[in-house]
Amino acid sequence: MTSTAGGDNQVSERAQHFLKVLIERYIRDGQPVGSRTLSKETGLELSPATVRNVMADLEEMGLVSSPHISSGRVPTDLGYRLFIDSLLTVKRLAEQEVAAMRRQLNDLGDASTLIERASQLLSGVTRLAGVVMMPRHEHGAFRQIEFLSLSGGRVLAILVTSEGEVHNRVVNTDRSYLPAELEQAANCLNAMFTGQDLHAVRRRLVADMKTTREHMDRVMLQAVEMAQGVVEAAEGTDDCFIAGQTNLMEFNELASVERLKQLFDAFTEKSQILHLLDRCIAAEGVQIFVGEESGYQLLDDCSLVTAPYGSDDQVIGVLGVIGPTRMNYPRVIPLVDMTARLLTAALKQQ
Amino acid sequence: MTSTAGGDNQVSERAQHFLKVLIERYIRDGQPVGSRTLSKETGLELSPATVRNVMADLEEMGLVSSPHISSGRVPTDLGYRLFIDSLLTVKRLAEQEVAAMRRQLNDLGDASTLIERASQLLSGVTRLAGVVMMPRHEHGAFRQIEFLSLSGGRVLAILVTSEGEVHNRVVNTDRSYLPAELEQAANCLNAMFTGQDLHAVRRRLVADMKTTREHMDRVMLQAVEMAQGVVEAAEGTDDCFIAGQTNLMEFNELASVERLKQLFDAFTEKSQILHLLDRCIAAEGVQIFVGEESGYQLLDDCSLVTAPYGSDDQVIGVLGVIGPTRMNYPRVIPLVDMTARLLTAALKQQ
DNA sequence: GTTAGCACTCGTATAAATCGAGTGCTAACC
DNA sequence: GGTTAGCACTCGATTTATACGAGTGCTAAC
Repeated sequence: MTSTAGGDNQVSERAQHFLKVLIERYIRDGQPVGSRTLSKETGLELSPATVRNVMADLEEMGLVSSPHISSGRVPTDLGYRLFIDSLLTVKRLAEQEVAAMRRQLNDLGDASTLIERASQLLSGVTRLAGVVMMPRHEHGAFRQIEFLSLSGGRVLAILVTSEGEVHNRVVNTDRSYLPAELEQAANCLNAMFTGQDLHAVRRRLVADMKTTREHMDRVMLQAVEMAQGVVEAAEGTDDCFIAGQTNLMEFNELASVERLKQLFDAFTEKSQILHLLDRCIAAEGVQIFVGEESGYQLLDDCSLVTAPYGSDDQVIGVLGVIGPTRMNYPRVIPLVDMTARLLTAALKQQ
Repeated sequence: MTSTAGGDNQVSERAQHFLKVLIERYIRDGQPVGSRTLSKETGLELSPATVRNVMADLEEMGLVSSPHISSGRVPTDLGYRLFIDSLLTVKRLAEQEVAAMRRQLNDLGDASTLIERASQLLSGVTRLAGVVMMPRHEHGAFRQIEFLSLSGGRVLAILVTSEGEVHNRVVNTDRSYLPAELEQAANCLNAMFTGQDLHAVRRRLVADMKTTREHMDRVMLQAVEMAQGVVEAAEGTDDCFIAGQTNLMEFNELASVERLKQLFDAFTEKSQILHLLDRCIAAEGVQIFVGEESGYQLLDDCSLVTAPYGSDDQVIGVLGVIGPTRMNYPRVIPLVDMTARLLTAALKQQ
């Protein structure tokens, strides 16, 4: 397992060190790194010519490439991958930095504002685009439902979950109902469902609709229908907050207007981003997609660094940042990780 | 009032016609318009040389300018202003077009989704950025308030307005309250305020806090405080929806990345946009700011076309589009106008 | 294994030349 | 008087030529 230089498929210790220095340098100033520069930077006393030999090896293995034949080397996706998996030394965050971050997530009662703030926090500290997925499923349990009749036979259904989230939906009904009728229906539903998981509630509601249709009275039937609507709304909040999109405009590797338009369109559309985040929900800790690894052409020259967050030992969502492949991983990774921890803590103390 | 050519300060009929044709042409293809082109376009049988004379007059009056000494003419802000005020012929919208628009605003119970859709509609039909201000003040009247105790002494306050809007806020309290206490307090507040204007309610709450502090029991005091919180939240929803921002990336007059960043930052910040919209709320119908007229440096090369919308004869908000000064006014103006009418109608039938 | 030397590549920067759309002006025309 | 043809001129955009330099690969010597 030790190594002299020139192993065929194995990357020698020295070559790895060179790759590390190269990437760190490239991350710093975005220019292709030449042999002269690198020979000064490694610490080892080696001439540019030697460095060139090593670089040629690295290139052969697909870890670096040169934009043109006579230009320095640039890391490839694969190079970044090796760097991230085994070369990179994450810097611990300064105590006061963590404190500053914690302060930004403090005292924000509502879960959804908390999540919004988290995405702003992410984009602020990393200078990239921050994204936080809304808690997936598990919106907690049914707590209370209420109906208020509006004009024109429409009814406002309000659902409160055990997490303190409030969902509402306006439902068109075929006739208008008396407040007393609605109140009674609500009481009935509350008695049946309070404390139960939203998922279960929805299943039950759907089942009720089918099986006991003929036994229910008009009002109750309508009530079940309305409840179904608002529960679906509560569960289906498949959404995410994205902040700091404009940070991406600062990077000249993304500076073409067409490129930016693609990205921004994806940000407003959100569904692709959500899919991608969804794939990270199972990961243990920080997960990284470099460049084309994501499989989305859209993010070809971007990387995604994510971490799951939860509330009680249970993962309920994913957050992360999107930026150019050339991002400061050693700094971004602990920042994303810490944000996930802080958000988890903040949600727990609710 | 009739005119031969060359009036000193007065713009001759013919010059106005030329200006009109020039602007229409410029709007179409974005290139400075030369004398040769224009002489073919006017319909009149005039040589380029004659056209040049007229152009010189227009330039003297500040209605057009040439980017370089040997390039065609481009309208100035002032030129656009004259065009808009007295030259432009708005095209009536096709019946089916209106129908298609109406369809997009149909059947969307909730007021705030309706408004979101309106901004999407605007951006879709104009291919510019659409913006709709949330209804200003006048969120309707107090309808019902409710308190639910959460863990850790926090209370969830829910307010429903007569418009069917639901606002909620989590409030930290000093001790935990029994459901019965909270219910009683809510009943009390409901009895006092139901049907009253939110403004009045807030004033009353603030007054109560001050004057009768010592006569109120603990629970009631806390309830008033919480109510105040949620009413403020309801009134203070000073927000707007912006859609189709990425449309602006299509215009090469805005295509520099720095320029776009400024704009997009303003869109996420929103406060400047809101101020600007706010100034249009008093206007009768469609209002237009061309270029620097807005007074916001940010929008120097952009125009803003707005129209107020209302619910019952009463203006409650403003909507509009933002795009480059070179936008298709004859088409955009009726589109904005129509969207305002449709939104007004859709809100009324709620 | 390391290194100096050298020919070679190729993007970038600079300068010169060319092109052409469009101008202003003048003098002739109706 | 307004209108027009003619002409010299301007100036951005495009092309071409040239030079520069950072960096490479390769070879031969250490």
